[in-house]
Amino acid sequence: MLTQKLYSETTTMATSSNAMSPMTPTYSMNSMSCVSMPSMNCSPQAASFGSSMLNSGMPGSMAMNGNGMTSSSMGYTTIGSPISNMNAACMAAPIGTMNSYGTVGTLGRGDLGGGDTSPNSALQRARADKTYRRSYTHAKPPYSYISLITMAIQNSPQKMLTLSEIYQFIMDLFPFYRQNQQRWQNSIRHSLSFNDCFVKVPRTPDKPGKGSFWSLHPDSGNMFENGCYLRRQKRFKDEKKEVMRQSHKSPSHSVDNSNSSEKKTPLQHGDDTHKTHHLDKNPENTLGSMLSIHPSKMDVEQMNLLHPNDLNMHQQHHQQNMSHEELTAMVSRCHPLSLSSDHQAMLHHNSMNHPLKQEHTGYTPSNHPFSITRLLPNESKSDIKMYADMQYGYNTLSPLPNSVHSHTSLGNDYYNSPLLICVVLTPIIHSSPFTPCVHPCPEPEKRQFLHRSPKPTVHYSGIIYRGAHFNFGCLSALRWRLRRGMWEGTAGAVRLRPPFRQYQHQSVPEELAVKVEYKGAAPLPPPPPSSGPSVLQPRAQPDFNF
DNA sequence: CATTGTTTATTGTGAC
DNA sequence: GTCACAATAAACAATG
Repeated sequence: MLTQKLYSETTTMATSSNAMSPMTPTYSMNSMSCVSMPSMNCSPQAASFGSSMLNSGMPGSMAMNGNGMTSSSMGYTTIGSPISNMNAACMAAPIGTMNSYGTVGTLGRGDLGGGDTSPNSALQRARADKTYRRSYTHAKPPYSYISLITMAIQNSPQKMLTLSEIYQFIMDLFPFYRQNQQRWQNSIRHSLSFNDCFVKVPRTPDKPGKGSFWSLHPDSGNMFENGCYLRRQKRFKDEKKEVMRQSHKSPSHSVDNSNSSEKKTPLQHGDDTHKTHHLDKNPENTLGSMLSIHPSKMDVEQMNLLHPNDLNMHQQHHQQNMSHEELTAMVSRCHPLSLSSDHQAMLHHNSMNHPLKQEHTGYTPSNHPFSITRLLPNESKSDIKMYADMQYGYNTLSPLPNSVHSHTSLGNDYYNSPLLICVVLTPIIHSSPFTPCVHPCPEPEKRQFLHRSPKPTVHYSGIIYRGAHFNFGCLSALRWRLRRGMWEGTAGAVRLRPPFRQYQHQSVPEELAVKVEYKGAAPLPPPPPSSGPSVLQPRAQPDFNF
């Protein structure tokens, strides 16, 4: 729900879209902007993501973070990095759209301290500006910080990154995080320290520098159910650390209370979950200490838990300064994405009794719509670009040949393969007399009606898998978009499934989720401009102000 | 001194 | 309502 709200938008067309022909290959979401609806904006970051982005010289400077570190020097893969797409993206983004959003009141809890942030006042200010909208650039990714960190680490060749590299990865992949860095980077640091799933790997003398490497706990590989990185199914807790916490919290208590079923008050919970790093002040808070003991004190079982073949290596690291490469190789082997067969068997065995045991629900870690693997390289490099493209709105889901998109490695398979679009609609009630309708209906009369509706209306927010995020006031808007070549093929390529077909031209009951299936053959590029308006050929876009 | 890392506290949200 | 998870802020220490 939150995600849907954050990614909600309307199809209001920005003025600048007139200058950018919808018929051009770059046309799609860049000419659409989001209306920040009071009931939808849940992110304080999102609200402050306005003009500073455009004014900060982003295209020339964004590839370097505060540490002066470029992604090219980073440990993670930067194939198809969104950075390379940023210039055109920022240029293509409607400036009025982006600037305007910064004037809209913040509704998140983080910024409640100053100003009138009530929805009404935000709406009033926005109306005063006549630019009450936002672009995808402002959208906060649906992933938690833990997910983002996990993405970064898993995407690194050696399955571990420094803090600054994690920062850079996130900023490269998600333009949203190029703003308010102090805020979210603090959260990143907190997440790294707080969550047992992240473990520090100390630097070795041959790799001097500040800060440790951060890796994933070998047993944390199934935190995200079925590969969906939106929310963890269960917090990963290092049992050994948990024991140490318990014993440290209550020295007089028996150590073995890990299965205590006593109820915790919220305060107690807070204590329990936050006073969890007494060990971390020790140098053992490293890869070795993920087992909560010094490696030299590990027993055979614990070491084998790390990796059966790494027992000697791990001891050597601490006793004989094992090389960094050896250590990282060990970490890599421990990592779920690069498990050796024996380790996989071991984890499989562990998973049988592990609290994060994965249940079969039809999704695998690689095919879930919000799977990390859809963002990261290998099978979904194109998705990285697609996400970034859509963040900046200069790409399109239309099945254009690669040549008109980019020189980067967008595979034909992506555009040619059948695409299942799943739209989950959630209602948003608007009491405004001006309905921020998402339906830029070609008929002016109807548009007028929709935008001047004096009655409270129901608005629907939608998420479309494959990374595209839309709102829909009604399904006809969806079809309208499809007819205009925003998505694959033509209107005929979209088929509304029963029983949703009846809602084709009306608002959909809120309890219904709508699935739209595209079964396309080789996609067609949008038709060239021709004389005479047509529903299949977009006309100049109106500028809808609310 | 800037960055990195730890800890505490508060608040919000969703599942149950 | 309770609980777990997450986001955020802030203070502080450690480190290069």
